[in-house]
Amino acid sequence: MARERKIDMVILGLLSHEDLTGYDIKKRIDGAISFFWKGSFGNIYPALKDMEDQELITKKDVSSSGREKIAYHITRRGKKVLSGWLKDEQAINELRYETLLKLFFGGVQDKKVSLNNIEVFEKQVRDDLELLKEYAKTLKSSLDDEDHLYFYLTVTFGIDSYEAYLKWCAKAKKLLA
Amino acid sequence: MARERKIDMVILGLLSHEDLTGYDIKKRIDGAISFFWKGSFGNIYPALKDMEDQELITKKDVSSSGREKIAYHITRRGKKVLSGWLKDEQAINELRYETLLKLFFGGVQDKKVSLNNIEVFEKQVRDDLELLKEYAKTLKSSLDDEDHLYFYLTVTFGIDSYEAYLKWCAKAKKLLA
DNA sequence: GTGCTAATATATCAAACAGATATATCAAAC
DNA sequence: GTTTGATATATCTGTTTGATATATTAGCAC
Repeated sequence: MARERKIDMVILGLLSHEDLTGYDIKKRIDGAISFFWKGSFGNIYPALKDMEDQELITKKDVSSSGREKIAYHITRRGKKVLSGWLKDEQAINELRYETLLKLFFGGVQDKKVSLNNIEVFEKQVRDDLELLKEYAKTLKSSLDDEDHLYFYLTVTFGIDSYEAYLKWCAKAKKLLA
Repeated sequence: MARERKIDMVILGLLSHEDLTGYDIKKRIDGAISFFWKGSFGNIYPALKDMEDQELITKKDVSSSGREKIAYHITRRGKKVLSGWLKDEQAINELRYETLLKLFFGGVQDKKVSLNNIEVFEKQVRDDLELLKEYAKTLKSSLDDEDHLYFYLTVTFGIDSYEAYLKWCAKAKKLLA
């Protein structure tokens, strides 16, 4: 019935390290996590409210002067929920690649269109790969820090798959030409 | 503002080959396309209605006896919309991997939990890879058929990335052990 | 031929999510 | 001083998912 709201776990995971505001949470997600998971204000703020009601997190007014600012802190109950989710083997892994969708229907058009679509994709992948490699370089020097290790693992996942994408691009272009 | 509804393009793409009912469309998506794009009755049926209003498709009652059955046919206008989308370089490619999310927050738990999550992922990838390879084998013998060629390209994308996933799994397990 | 099950076929609903927008404050550049 | 960009909260519309509801039909067992 009610599907498990995954953004809750992202928020709990982030709060297990430090207290954060909704805005902070959005920034964290946009940074390291966005490669494999996204978040928006439209689901972060409602989730914070709900989870406070469920006592998974507590709020703390940290406004300075006129600016409203609410930081959230994870509770023992929240930690238990996070831990339960981590231990649950079930995981939904989904790809949603519009480029592949366009390629699948490529027969409708001239081959040039598909070739172009692949080239645009290739460029995007190349740029993202460079960013990921920079991340990896920084992280590799501090793998003894456990949190860095886990971050590093997700980054290498990105690097390895993006490199596979690039090889595929070359093959695909050849097959289409 | 109003984001482009992608399911429309999936439907138009499928209808550009043959007339189909909503149910047929769902089956087609669940089959070859679901690896990189999903669809549900909850968006297929409303999309069919909307697109009929916009005259991108026309409906045809093909009921036999008591069972209601409505097949849809793409119009010239529909073909133009499909073609415009294919030519548009913009494409949103998103990964949404809960396994990576769990791994990212792995530091909260014992390493065993993360190792197990990777192993579960590995098994799933291995199974899916086998399926994709079977697809590829069948398709490879008929690449002169243009539609098969495009299908084959998307399948090899899956194979290449899944093989990269498996290599990463081995490395990741070693790093965690 | 009767009953069971799975597949076919339509459709709607609630919840989750994305992306845009609204509002307002603050810091820093110019 | 004012403009710009970052900070911070929050809501809204539209899209999508997953579950559910309803009913028919085909195949198979008994």
